[in-house]
Amino acid sequence: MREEDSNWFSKWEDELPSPDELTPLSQTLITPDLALAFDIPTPPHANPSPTSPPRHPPPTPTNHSGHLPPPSSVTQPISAEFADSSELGPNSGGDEPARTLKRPRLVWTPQLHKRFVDAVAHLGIKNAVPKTIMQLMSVDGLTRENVASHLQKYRLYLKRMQGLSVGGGGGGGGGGGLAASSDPATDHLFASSPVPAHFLHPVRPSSEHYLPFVPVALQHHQMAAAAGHPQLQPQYHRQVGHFGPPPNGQFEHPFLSRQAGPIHRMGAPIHNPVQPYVEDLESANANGGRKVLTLFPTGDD
DNA sequence: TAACCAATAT
DNA sequence: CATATTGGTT
Repeated sequence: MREEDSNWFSKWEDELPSPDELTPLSQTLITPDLALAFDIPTPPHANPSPTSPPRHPPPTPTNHSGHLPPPSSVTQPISAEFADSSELGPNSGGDEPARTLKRPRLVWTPQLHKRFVDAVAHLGIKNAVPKTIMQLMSVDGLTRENVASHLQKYRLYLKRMQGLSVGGGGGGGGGGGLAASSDPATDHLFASSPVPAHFLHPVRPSSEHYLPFVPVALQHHQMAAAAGHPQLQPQYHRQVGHFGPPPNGQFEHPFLSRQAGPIHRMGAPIHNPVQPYVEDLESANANGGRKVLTLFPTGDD
C-alpha cells in the first residue's frame, strides 16, 4: 500500500513547467520511416505510444503563481533520436506494413541519463514514477516503459550504494568512498551522473530541490532537420568498444553533432562541479579485459 | 482502466 | 550487460 502519496500537492510547485511548455513533445525521435508508418502528420501530435495520450501531468497546480523554469537557457534539443534511414526490412518500397514496427533499443546516453536523474531529483523519490519522469524529461520518443526499465535499474544502483556506504563490514573491501565511483563492474552509466544526496528519505519540505533544470524543449520542427541530416544519433546498437579515431584529431560525437548554434552558457559556475570522469586503468583489466569507454564531452549542459 | 513494480526474457 | 517485455498488484 503505497497510497500515502497525496501530499505532493504541496510540493510540485512552480518548478514544473507549465503544461503548455510541457509536452511539446515533438522533438523528433520518431524516425521518418516510423512517422510515415504511423501516419503521423508532421505537426505536433504524434506520440508513437499508442497507449498514452499526452495529457497534462497530474493535478496541475491550480495556480502557478510563480514562475516556471527559465525560459530556456540552453535547452538542448534533447532528442532520443534513433538512427533510421538505413536498411529496412524486405520491402524496398516500405510503404505499408508499418504496424508491427518495433523500435530499436533505446540507448541511454549520459545526456539522457542526466536528464533522467535531474528529473528524478527534482521530483523527489516520491513522485519519481515512470510517467512523471517521462513527462518531465520531455524527451520525445521516450516511453514510459523505457523510463520504467531504466528507473528500475537505477533504484537498484542506489540501493547498492547505500548499503555499501554504511554497512560495514560485509564485504570487505571496499572502501568506501561515498560519492566516489564504486566498483568498475557496478557502475557504468550511473557513475557518470551525480546522485542526488537525498534520494532515500522523503525530501525535506524545507529543503527544496536544487538545480534549475530546464525541461523545456525546442519547438522547432526538427523533422525537417532530421530528415535532412543523415544521422543524428545512430545509436542503433553498437557497443561502445571504441569509436573510430578522430578524423582530424577532432572529436565528433553523434550527440552533439547537431545543435550548431551559439550555445551560451548561462550562469555557469566558474568551476564545474561535474565529475571529471576519470577512468580507472586497472579496473578495466580486472573485468576481463573489456574496457568500456564511456567518455563524453562533459561540456554539455 | 491505467500505472507501478518486480521478475523475466531477449 | 543493457533493455524490453511480461505478470502480478494496487
